[in-house]
Amino acid sequence: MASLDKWLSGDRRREVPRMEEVKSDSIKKFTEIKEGTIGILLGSDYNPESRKAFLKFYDVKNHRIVIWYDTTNHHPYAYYKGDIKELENNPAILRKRDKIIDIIEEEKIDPLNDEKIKVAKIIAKDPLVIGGSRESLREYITLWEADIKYYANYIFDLDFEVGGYYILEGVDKIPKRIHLEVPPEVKKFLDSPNIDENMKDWLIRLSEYVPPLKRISLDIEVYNPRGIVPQAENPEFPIFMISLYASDGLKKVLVYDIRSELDESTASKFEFDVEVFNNERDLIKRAIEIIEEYPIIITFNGDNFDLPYIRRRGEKLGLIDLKDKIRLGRNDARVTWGIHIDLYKFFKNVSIKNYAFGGAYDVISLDSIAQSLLGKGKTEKIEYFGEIPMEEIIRYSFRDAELTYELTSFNRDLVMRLIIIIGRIANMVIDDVCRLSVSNWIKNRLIHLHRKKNYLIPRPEEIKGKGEKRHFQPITKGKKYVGALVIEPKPGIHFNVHVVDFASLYPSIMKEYNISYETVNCVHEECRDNLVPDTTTWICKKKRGIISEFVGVIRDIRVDVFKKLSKDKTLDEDKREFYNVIQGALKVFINAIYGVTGSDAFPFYYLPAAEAVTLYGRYAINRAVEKALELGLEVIYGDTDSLFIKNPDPNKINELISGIEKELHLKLEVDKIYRYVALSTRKKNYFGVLKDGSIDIKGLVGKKSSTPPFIKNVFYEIIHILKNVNSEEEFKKAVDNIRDIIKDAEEKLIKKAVPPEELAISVTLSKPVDKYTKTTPQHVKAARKLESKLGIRLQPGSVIRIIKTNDRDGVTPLELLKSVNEINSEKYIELLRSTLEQILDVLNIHVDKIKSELEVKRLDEFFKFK
DNA sequence: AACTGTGGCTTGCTTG
DNA sequence: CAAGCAAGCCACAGTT
Repeated sequence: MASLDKWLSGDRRREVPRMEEVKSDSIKKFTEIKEGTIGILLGSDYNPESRKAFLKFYDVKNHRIVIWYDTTNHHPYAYYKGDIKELENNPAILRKRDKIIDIIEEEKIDPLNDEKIKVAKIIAKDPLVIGGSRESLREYITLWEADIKYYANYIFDLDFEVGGYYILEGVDKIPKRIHLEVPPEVKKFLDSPNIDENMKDWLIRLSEYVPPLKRISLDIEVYNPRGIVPQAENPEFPIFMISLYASDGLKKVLVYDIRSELDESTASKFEFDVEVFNNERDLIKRAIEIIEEYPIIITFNGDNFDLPYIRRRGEKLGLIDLKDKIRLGRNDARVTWGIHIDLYKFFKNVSIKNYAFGGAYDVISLDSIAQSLLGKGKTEKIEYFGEIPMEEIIRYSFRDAELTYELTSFNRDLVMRLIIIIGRIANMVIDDVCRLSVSNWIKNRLIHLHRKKNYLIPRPEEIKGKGEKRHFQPITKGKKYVGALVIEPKPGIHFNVHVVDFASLYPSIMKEYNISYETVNCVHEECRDNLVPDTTTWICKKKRGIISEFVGVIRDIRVDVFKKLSKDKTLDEDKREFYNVIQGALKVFINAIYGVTGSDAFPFYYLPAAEAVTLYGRYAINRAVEKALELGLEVIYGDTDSLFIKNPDPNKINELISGIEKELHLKLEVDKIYRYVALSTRKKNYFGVLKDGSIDIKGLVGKKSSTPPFIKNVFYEIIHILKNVNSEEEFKKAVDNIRDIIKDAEEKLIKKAVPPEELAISVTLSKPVDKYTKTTPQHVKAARKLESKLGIRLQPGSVIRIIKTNDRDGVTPLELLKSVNEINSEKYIELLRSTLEQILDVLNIHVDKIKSELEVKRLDEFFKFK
């Protein structure tokens, strides 16, 4: 009990053996610094024993991590706004007196009131004094900047740049930032007159060469009984295989021959090395020995499985120094000698998935991601190792390590470069870049910007305290403020449609109209007349907003420099690809900044600022419509930042673009031209054929991920037919064709000739099953069936496949469907029809409800504009 | 007591 | 982030 009490009391660090006691050779090895070492800053952490922050540099010559410990006597701290004397007598402070180094007065700028203020700075011996435990000061006193990770703070205060080059001149000298020669194509921009100092800094920082990074991927296999998934929290079953694949050509599978199946000839049978062990301990020991030679460790789900499993099994088997090598956090595993990149976390990141990779993969699994990005997947999935020959498992396991590595190496190390570039933009250590979301990346850079301006970072409630008055009721119930404007579509088929849109509208608004939490409803009287249209919200005229400035500069360097460089044909492909990564990474930030400022979880959230952005957006699109009408252009649709203009005079379009640019300082551009667009009465629902014959489908049910494959296929078949229609003749033929397809599909449904998987509706279970209290949607009904009948408990986020049935629930999970006779064919015919109606309606093709006959009305309408 | 029709509401998915 | 769609749930009212 005593030890438990101690644990609960909060000072958990004391439980950990002193680092000096366990300090292995591996750590000493990395803290020796050869004079003149050139390293890239990749990581940072805090050592509770020496009470120092340290930095991890990637030694570009020797390809290893070099660790440099702080020599500047920097300490953790936080700020207090009240009276310093009062603070000194605060009981919480008195209690921690022996752990507080000093309390000093400092001058900071309060960005909300735009004035200099005096604050008390509490300097502590270790970060836990400030925050992170039940006893920490921030639990008792309202402090400022008390929730920034200490090692991040360290980087900000000493102005270190993650991903930047440094020269290390010994343990007692502060690493010095050095710059590689700026490549001529970037220099050209640096010398151009319309580039300011801020942009120059960013250009230099981002365009610096990213060298090939030495790394190794690792994948373990656990010998578990059939049907039991090994748990890292309770590693009962032995590791019997560890596969490794490295950038220097190492390809190796380490095998603990648990079934005594292998002999001397085994190793020669593979195109990679195989080392056989007769116990698990030696296997693990050898794996650690190998990976310690690599500064960067790549895994797929290593945070929650491979690394904790290795560490705990190893410890069980007496490899006690593992706890000094693999550090387990609540939800991560880090290696002390280097950087651990868990690709599962990285690819799961929604910004990476959707913006960086355009949603190319949907399931977050090694197989699915490798399939989409590398064009190759696993050989085949093995559920149970017990009956599989060892040699086959070796191949399987090796393949995993190979794929994991290749996910970092394809497209000229795209992923490694992307990670480093994001680290540079966010000024965040690589370990965190790979594990945290885009809002954290943005937050991190903004904190650093506050530091540079000597701004005291306001607490969220102070920002909120400026007032949260909104000016319009949001369209959707439960939303906090109004969003975008969608123009009522004119239903029908429209030929020769030009789509003009505002180039990154929201970021441009934030930049041009100086939107930031401190500039919207600022403190100055003289700014009160600078109103957001139709509101009483005003915007600062005197000072540049910190968020506005950030989004502005990264937008400008992306559009003006890196986008151009990525398309510059005079550069070699490797460089173009590199600049493409940079502009892509910048895009991730640009696209996310508006979103996070409108999210109340974001520390710089301010509702009127988010509302100001969308209101300017509505104003801009409305002005564009007005202007278009004045010019005699016909606007048939528009959404947020776009106008669909029918059969326009190109000169008028140019007039519109220049007029808007002049009036609003926002850039309009022609985005695409449709051969024809089919609009219905529904917003966000249309399809169109572009000039090059490619097809755009937006919002239609047939495209949704939940739609059964069978219906999807019919839908795409019909789209495909329509795509190729060019004349009235062809149209008639197409209608016949479509009629047959629908008839055929319906017959198949009635005869129950469609395989059940083809009819499965895939729905995400977004909450735990028992959290659906208001209603019980069909997929939840199915999930409950699955749980009661098969004992399978679905996790939130998992996708369940359901079949519409004739029974009382009307639905059953695919797994529980016993016979095709249970399938509710009528429902599927209904679903098929409603799906197809969305396209056929606008074409004036109507499906006869009973006979599945098609009828075409007003054919002439269709070809009116040809 | 069992059915039908309606509208408000929840849920999931997509668009920008 | 909000707007907007489809589908289904569910309470309620009004039949049958």
